[in-house]
Amino acid sequence: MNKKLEHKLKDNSIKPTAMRLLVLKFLTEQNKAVSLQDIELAFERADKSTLFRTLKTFENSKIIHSIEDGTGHLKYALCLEGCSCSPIDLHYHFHCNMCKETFCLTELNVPTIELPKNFEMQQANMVIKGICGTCK
Amino acid sequence: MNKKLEHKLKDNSIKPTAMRLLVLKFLTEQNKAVSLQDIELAFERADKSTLFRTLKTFENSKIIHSIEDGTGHLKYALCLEGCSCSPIDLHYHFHCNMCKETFCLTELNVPTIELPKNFEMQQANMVIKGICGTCK
DNA sequence: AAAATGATGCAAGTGAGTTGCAAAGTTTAT
DNA sequence: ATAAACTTTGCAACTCACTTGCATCATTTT
Ligand SMILES: [Mn+2]
Ligand SMILES: [Mn+2]
Ligand SMILES: [Zn+2]
Ligand SMILES: [Zn+2]
Repeated sequence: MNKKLEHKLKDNSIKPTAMRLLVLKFLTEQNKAVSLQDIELAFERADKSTLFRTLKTFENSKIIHSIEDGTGHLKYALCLEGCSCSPIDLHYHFHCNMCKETFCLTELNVPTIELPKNFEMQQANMVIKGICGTCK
Repeated sequence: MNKKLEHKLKDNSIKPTAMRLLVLKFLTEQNKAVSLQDIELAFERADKSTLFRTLKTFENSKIIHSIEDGTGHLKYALCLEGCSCSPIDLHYHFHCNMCKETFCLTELNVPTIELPKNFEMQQANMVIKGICGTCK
């Protein structure tokens, strides 16, 4: 189990320190996107900046991606296996106005959007807001 | 000309003060979304908090809408005539990684997206990032 | 003319995110 | 094995966009 997480890091040339393994494990256990604060609360002994840098490291290696959901707290979620965070991998996100949680809607990829002439899409931040199934 | 702007405010029960008219005029002159800072620079004599509150007032009345483009500076742009900022009025936004500007892509409305069962969409913040036509 | 209401300007606060730097830990070279 | 080089971590301080409290000024109502 931990071996798998360890390999995930090694495969991305990230040294599997104790802290990083814990954070990665925590991320895999979530079914929603989490903020730096959420992680701080989960690991009270750990320092904010260490966690921050851990997330940036993971994000740079495309192990996780970040979502601006409009709450002012950047959210992070695991990428799917083999994700390169390119347009083809993009999915929508849903932010519930009631429970304030943010989810990846990985079932559905973002379709090709007709951009004006000569515009080139590289990334996207797609956030749908409303009421989630649990709160409805 | 100014009469038209004045009416736009009055129609929304906003008192057309000098400051508000100037800000509204400025917004109508843009072909891109602007930040609070952009407006501060355009009106150096005006106070930031007044401008801030002006924008919030406009936004509440759906004269303008805001866009989180991931730059950390919330952007504002005029709504189209008759916009109610409901799902049916939604459009994509484009943020250029090169010139760092953000545009409303009002030509194209956001299509209905297949949400999971019982999810209800109320608003959205859709930002596509890449290279704009001018920078390409 | 006085009172009530609303807008504005100034200054200070909030808070997520970020950075510098020294200490601790790990890896590599001698 | 030991020293040097490199990496990660923890702490504290900083940045910066945004937000708020409050006194003053302007406008509207009584
Ligand atoms: Mn996602
Ligand atoms: Mn727009
Ligand atoms: Zn919910
Ligand atoms: Zn551009």
